[in-house]
This record gives sequence, structure tokens and C-alpha cells, in this order.
Amino acid sequence: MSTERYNAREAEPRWQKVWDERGIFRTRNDDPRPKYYVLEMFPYPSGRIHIGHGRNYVMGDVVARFKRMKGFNVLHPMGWDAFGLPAENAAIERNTHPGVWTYENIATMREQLKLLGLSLDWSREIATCDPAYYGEQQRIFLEFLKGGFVYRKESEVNWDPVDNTVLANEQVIDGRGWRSGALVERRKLAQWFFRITALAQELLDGLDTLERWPDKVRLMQRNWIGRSEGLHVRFELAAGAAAAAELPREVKVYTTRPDTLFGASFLALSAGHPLTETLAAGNPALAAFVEECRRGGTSTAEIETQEKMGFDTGLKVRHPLGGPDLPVYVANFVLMEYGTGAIFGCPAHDQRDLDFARKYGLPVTPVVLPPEADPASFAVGDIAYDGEGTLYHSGFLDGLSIPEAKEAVAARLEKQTLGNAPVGERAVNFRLRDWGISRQRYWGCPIPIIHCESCGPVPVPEDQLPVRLPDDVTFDAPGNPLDRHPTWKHVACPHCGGPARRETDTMDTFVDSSWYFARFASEPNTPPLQKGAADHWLPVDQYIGGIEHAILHLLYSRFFTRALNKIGRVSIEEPFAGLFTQGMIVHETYKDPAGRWLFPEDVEKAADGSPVTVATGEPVTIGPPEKMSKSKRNVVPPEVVADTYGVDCARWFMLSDTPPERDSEWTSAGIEGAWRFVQRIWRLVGEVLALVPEAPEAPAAFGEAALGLRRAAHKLAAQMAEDVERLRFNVAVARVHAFANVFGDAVVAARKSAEAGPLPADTAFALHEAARYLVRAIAPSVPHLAEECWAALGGEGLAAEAAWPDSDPELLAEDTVTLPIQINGKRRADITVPKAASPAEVEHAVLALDAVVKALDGRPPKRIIVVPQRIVNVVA
RNA sequence: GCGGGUGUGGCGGAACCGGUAGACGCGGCGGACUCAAAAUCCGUUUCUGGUGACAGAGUGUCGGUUCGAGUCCGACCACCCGCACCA
Repeated sequence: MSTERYNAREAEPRWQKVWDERGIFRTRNDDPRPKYYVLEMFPYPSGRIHIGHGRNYVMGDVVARFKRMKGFNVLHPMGWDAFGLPAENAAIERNTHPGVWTYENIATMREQLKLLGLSLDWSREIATCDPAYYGEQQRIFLEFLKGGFVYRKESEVNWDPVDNTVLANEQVIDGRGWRSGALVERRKLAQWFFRITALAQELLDGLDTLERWPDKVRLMQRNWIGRSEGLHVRFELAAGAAAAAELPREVKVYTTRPDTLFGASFLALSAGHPLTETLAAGNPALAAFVEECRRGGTSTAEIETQEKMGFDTGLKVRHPLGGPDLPVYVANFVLMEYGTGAIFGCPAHDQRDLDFARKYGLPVTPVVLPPEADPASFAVGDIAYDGEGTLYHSGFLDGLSIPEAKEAVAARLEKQTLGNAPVGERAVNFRLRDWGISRQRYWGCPIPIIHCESCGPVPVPEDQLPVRLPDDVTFDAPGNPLDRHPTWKHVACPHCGGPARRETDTMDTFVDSSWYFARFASEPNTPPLQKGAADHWLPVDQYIGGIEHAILHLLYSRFFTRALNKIGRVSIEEPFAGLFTQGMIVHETYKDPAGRWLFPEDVEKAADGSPVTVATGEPVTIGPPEKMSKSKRNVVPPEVVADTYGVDCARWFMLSDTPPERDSEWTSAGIEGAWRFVQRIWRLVGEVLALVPEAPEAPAAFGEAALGLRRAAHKLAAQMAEDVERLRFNVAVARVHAFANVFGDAVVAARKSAEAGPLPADTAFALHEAARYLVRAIAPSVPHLAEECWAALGGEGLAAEAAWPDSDPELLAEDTVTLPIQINGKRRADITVPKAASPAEVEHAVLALDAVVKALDGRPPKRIIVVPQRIVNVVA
């Protein structure tokens, strides 16, 4: 080994082969060491990856490799979220089968991931489109059905007219399909649901136990679950109106503000409320109004601009606390899906109710008086008052605070009866809705149900699972290929044997990703979900993925884990003990004069430094950094980086500079910086070996210089371990650079010393030790380079299997400390004292300093603050 | 509208529990090596004044607490993210 350049292109595949041949990343469940499970969110096999996809895998890999060096039995698996719509679109465009397209993509992307040198246990690889996997999912579905977590109902759904499928509420973003971007329509369909609301309270409470999750994600989930406490209040229809025989006698509303009941001036029903439907049947004008409400769009812009509209039904209800009768409206702003689909309106203290009341000339009676407001003059104009205050104009509530009044109303109405039941009942409501999982698609997990005219929906018997997707399908017509398949759906009813048909809907692909982390726990070629294995490995110790899954995937997975627990399939309650959400990699965009997007490699710098196209030399417009995407062509393929700089450079760059949770910009300057670093480490190791070819014996004593280097090396190992534990990769990188600077100085000094005579034994030892510490400290980040250096340094075995370097506590402890000296809070000097020096000794030494003597000018100091080991402040 | 977050050199960013602001990297400038370039190495790089030692200012703005504030408190400004007629 000499000062020649490190040849990553030659070394990286060589070491990958060694790792592979020795099977060192293959994990066994019977390994006695403590377990550590690192998982990055598995990818959708869309075709090819770009370097932007690599960041979370590299971060997970650093953790996995580090934990291995720390003595853990690490599980670090990879798989494919392989069902989904793009495969069907590709099937239409290319006239192939979705499965063929998917497995081709998997093959490509597997090779690309391997190129990154990730320490994955590929023997546990799974694809969710494998019948062994989705068969187990069908079993789980049926067990959920038995356990009450699955049901079927006719419901209004979000229909994506482009993807021709149903979307869950969580999958509608700003009124558009999360994948297609199409405006979502409302349709009524019979759908299968997971009863996620049954666990709403648990899912909310469980968030408090997830201490290693970002607060931001926990908050988002908390808001999404949206718990509120309030009161159900039953309003009796006033006599005159209720004469019609078919009308119910009452209307039930949900309110979180029972304290404002005396300020109520109307009731409002949603357009989908049963009473509305009854009334509309005999009232064409109302029917027309309901139709108008339904047409109202669901996009943000439309909702925001939509005016409050109402229709007076002519009905009146009695005020339960003796106020005047209230008119009943149908209103477009009342949601059927939340609460009871009916509200009472208190215009003075709710903005929506106020807007409505002003439009229809309804009374606005304030009943909460803001602190220090004058009861005689306080009035509500265009802004409703929803703050603190004292009740007034409210009979027996007068003088109470809002919480007191809520309690008083609840207590009163609980005792009051209407018919045989109490008028008021305390109730908890959640914003969370049940998870509709039916999708009218082919490329997904079939729902294992058979519909029989006489027996209804019947589960597919256990011995007939899995229900496999038929291979002979066509995509030449819109709609679901399963539905129009000539034979697949026609089966005999498992109950009565009569003619029946299969459910042709498949499951939402979010179901597939709700338990895959449990599949990895089982050894290959074993049943996909084994309790013992799952309980051993789960929860995932460190889960890494994008913030875009803060609600959908993470909430569904939490629900699934709890539901699996309830049906006895696992013992754990939460799937992910630690969660980290990494930022994206962004890159500048390039456009030629015709406005076409250009790949980064199609752009170069002209002689004057301006960007031009490689092909024609035309000027290029540079756009701001954006998320790497195929459509904008601002992508960098991993192969190109591997060929020019090596994968370790890419890994190092991805870890450097930017905190991992923030977006990071990919630049050529950045990758070149990483290249210089890699070469520098290689050169340093080479120079050390030139001076100290073999590991020397430890000498009896060390001089100051050797001791300084040893201290730095041992400190590096200790601090870097902490940085990696806390996923502060950018700080860890900075520490390595700082150490390399110290190390480099030591090597230069040693070379000079060696020119004059033989190298002292303590220096030789310290240099060699420092090199071995450095190489292991960077091994998780730049594993190929580390192997090459480790081998050159005569390290035992592979760097990937080496132990993390120990830090000698004596070397970490400093015996002197340099204290900054402030005079009146400004730093004026510093002083080096023994670490054990008492405050009095320090004070004495400080008062003797020139700068202090000068500042005091003979006067005694007003005060001296000595913070041991930290700072001294002299107040003159 | 509601909720949350972030503001530090030319740039990415560091600074533990309130204790030397700007670590480390990028870029810039100057120099060494070279016929020259690349690569590499050395020095320098918050701003203002000064040849200099040094002095003053400085972490979005204004104010407060403290011996001491990037860090804590209050008000405001800007940007980013999430939710959004949830009664």
C-alpha cells in the first residue's frame, strides 16, 4: 500500500462479494445476543431508484452496522410494497401483465440497492404480491371479521374518476386523489371496512408511550383522531309540526358547548340526515336543495368559498331548558359523518352559526360574557366570541364559568327525560372514521368472501386460501378486470353449495404495508406471521421513512398491530418503538431554451461559467432545488455515482452537513467534497503504514504528543457512538473531519521526526491505534473504504464484524481545563487550571490576571461567579 | 381560521442543562509545489474601524429576566408544514 489513489470502483464490488459469500448479514432468530430491529419503509417497485431514494436506506444502514459493532443481533430486512395501481397502468400501456412488470422492476431495484452496499438480510426479502404473503393477509382479514374488526356497509365513498376506485378519507388530499390528483366525487357503494374507530381511544392513548417518535407526528395523529367530549341532546319536535304520522318525535344533536344552550336560535340537519330524507320525499323544493348540497364540491377552494345555505323545514323543536321553540333548518355546512348529523346553532359563540344566522335573520343572543366586558353593552357583530367568560342571559347558569356551566347542563339534562330516556347524555366523539378498504382493482389482495343470494356474504373456507388472483386477465376495458373475468368469480357457496360469486374488490394496498414488518420477523420459508418470532423481534427499534406517511401508513400499522393483538396473533401493542422521518434529497432543475427538462448530465459549464447543454451548447435555465423526480429529470442514478466516485462517497455525502430530518441538496461540489474525504482517509492510513508497518506493542509510558492523539481517538469513538445513537449523522461527520485534522497534523510531525531518527515507540503506537480507531468509527458510514483500510492495517476479520472501539475512561478524562474569563459578561482572557482546582483557587488565579487587574483598576470586584469546569465572570 | 415548527457568516450548518457564537464542510481570497495545469498541501475568510496589538457591533425585530441569553419569558415580523364547516 502506498500513496496511490483509493480505487473505489475496484474495491467496492470486491468487498460486497466478500460480505455476500460469508453471509455476514444473514440474521438468525436463535442468536443469543440482544436483538435490534432496524427497518426503512419498504419501497414501491416503480421501476428504477435514483440517489434521492437512497438516503433513508443509508441512514438505516449506518444504524444497523453500528449496532452490529456494538454487539447486537441486528435484523435489517428489505421487501417490496408490490401491489398497486401503477402496475395496472403499465399493463395497459405496454400490454404486459402487472405481475411481470412488477417482478422486473423488483429485479432492477434489488440490484440498485445492492450497489449501495447496504447490510441487508436478503434471505428475508418479501413481495406483498406473493400469494404466500397475501394469503396470510386474507387469513388475517377473516380473523378480523370474526373478531368484529371488519364489517360491510353501504356508504357514500370518495370515488376517484381517473383511477376508477374508492379512496379512504386519508387518501383524499385537498379534495383530490392522493395518487391521481383527480377531483374526487361522492358515490354510494357497498364497502368493506376495518373498524379502526373501535380502537380510537387506544390509538390516542398509545401515542403517549411512543417517546422515540417525533412530537410532530404524534401531534398529527392526535389531531387526526380528533377526540372531543360533549353531550348528546334530544330535542322534541313541537306538537303542530309533528302531526304527520311518519315523522319521528325528536332530533338528536351532538354538542361540545352545552353551556351555550340558552343562546341557541335554530337546529340544523345535514342533507343526508334521515329526517331530511323523509321530509324531502314529500317536498320537491327541499329535495332540490338537498341535491344542490350534494353537488357542492369537496375541494378546499370550493369549501372555503362556499356560502352557508339553509332550507327552513317549517318544523320547530322545544327548547329542553324552557327557552322559546327553535326552527329546524337543513344546512349545507352540517356533516352527516360527524356526531349525529344534526346540530343546534348558537350564533353568538360559533362563527359558522353566526354566518348562518346573519343570512337568515335569526336571533343572536350572547350568553358568555367576556372578562371585564359590560353586560349592558356587549354585543356580537360579525365575529363570534369563542373565548373565556361568564355565563349570563342563561337562567340557572348565570354567573358560572364555561366548564361549570357545561357540567351543570349535563347534570340537569341527564335527569330530565323525554319518552323513557334522558334528554342529555355525555358522549365522546372522534373525528376518525372507519377505514374503507374495498378497491375496484385487479392488482391487489383479493377479499376472501363469497356472495351467495341465500346465505349472504360467506368467508372463503380456510382450506381454500389463498384466493389467488387469476393470471389470464385483460386490461383493454375500463373497470375491474376481476369483475369481467369469464370464470373466476363464479363459485359454489361454501354454505349451501348453490351458485354464488366471489367478491371482486381487492384490498387497499395500505393493508399490505400494515403488517409486513411482522413478516420479516419469521425466518424465510416459514409461515408468514408467527407469534413467537414477531414477539421476539417487535417492536421495530428504529423505523425510518418519510414524513408523508405520518398519518396513513403509521396509523394503519398501529391499528393493525393492536387488532392482531386482540385476536391473539401477537403480544405487542405498538409496532414501532422508535420513528425517524428523514428529509428528501432535492436537486436543481434544468431547462433548455425550448422549455424541455434536462438531466443533470446533459448540462455543463461553458467557458464563461454559464450553464449550457452538452449536446448543442444552448443556454440552460437553472431552477430552484426540488424533490428529485423522473418527470423533471433532476435525478442522479446511483450507477453513475458509483462509477465516478464510488458508493462510499455518495453515502458520506448523504450523511454530511444537513441534519437528517431536513431536505438536503445534492450538488456536484458536495459529492466532490466527499471524494476528497475518502481519498484523504486512504492517504492518512497509507502514511501511517509507511511509518508504522505493523501494530506495535504498547509502550510503558506516553509523551504529551502521543497522549494527545490517543485522547482524540478515544474521544472520537465515544462521541461518535452517541451521535449515531441520536441519528445526528451530520454532527458525526463533522467530528470525523475534526479528528482527521488532528490526526493529519500528528502524521506530519511524525514524518519529520522519522527523518531525524527512529520513530519513538509511543508515537508509533498512538499513530497505529488512531488509524484503527478512525477506520472503525467510519465503518458504518463508508463500509467499503473501511474494509480496505482495515485489511491494510492488519485488522482481524472484517471491519463489518469488528467491535466498536472502546474508549479508555482515563483518556477521556482531562486533568486540566481552560476556562474563559469574562469581565462584566464579556470574554477578556482565559486561564488553564487543574481540573480539580477549587473555586477559591480559581478565583485567586483569576484576580492575578493582567486583564482583570487592569479592569478593576485597584477597586475590589463587586462579585465573582465561578462555574466549575465552565467559566468565570468578574463583575467590576 | 386552528395547530405545530423554523429564523445563526456568501452557502449547508455547529453550539450539551443559560456559560468562549460561528465547530466541521462548501465557496472565496492569498501562497507553496509545477514549464503549466489538475491533484495535493499551507495560510486566511461574521461585520465595521485600525498596518497592527486591539476596539466596537453581531444569532429575524422590539422589550424583559439574569453576573451572563442563539438558548428562558412576552409582543411582533417572515417563511415552512399539517388540518380545515368536526358543532
